Amino acid sequence: MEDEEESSNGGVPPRKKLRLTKEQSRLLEESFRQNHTLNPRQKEALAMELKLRPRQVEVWFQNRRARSKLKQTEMECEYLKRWFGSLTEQNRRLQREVEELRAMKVGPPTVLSPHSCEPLPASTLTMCPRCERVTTTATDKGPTQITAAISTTAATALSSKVGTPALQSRSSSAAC
DNA sequence: GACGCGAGGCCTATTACATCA
DNA sequence: TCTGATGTAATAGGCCTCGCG
Repeated sequence: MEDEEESSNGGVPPRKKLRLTKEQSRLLEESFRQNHTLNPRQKEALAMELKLRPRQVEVWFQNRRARSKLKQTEMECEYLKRWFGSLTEQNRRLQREVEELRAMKVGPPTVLSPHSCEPLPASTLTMCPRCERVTTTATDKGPTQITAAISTTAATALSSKVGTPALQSRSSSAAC
């Protein structure tokens, strides 16, 4: 493109835009399915086969990677939205349940300590997001910490479903 | 071995053109 | 024919890695 003749508008050539043929797109897609990146030799060979410049093949792969990443992000976003909806619903149900229990004027359930076999107050109990065991260590967690714990659990669950390395690495950094 | 430098590749944001409703 | 929306090729700039002196 850059070696084409310049136009009359101040020496700046109008940017022409190539439209790939269906066959070219098909071959590029096929190649992308096999490998999301190309080494210089593969790029050269593919460009030759498609009668394109190596730079055009490179740009196509860059844009293609960006498109698939965008698609993946959109899917994750949809999943998180649905999950948020179900968590909200679950939260509503649990709050209703609490209200009902309060209305019944039933005291908190007595839980015995696994260590001393003495009763523990329910307010000191919390669920570990990783091992899903009840612990008694985090009695004074504020809302921020609790939200962080929930987010970590969410990220873990999402990454296990979607399989995103970034999310997995982020979630694995949370301490148990 | 540490450091600076340039080349090359990738990513991201953006631009600009082609096409279509 | 005009126009706005959409898709996508192409560009620009920044970051990272690698090889070399």
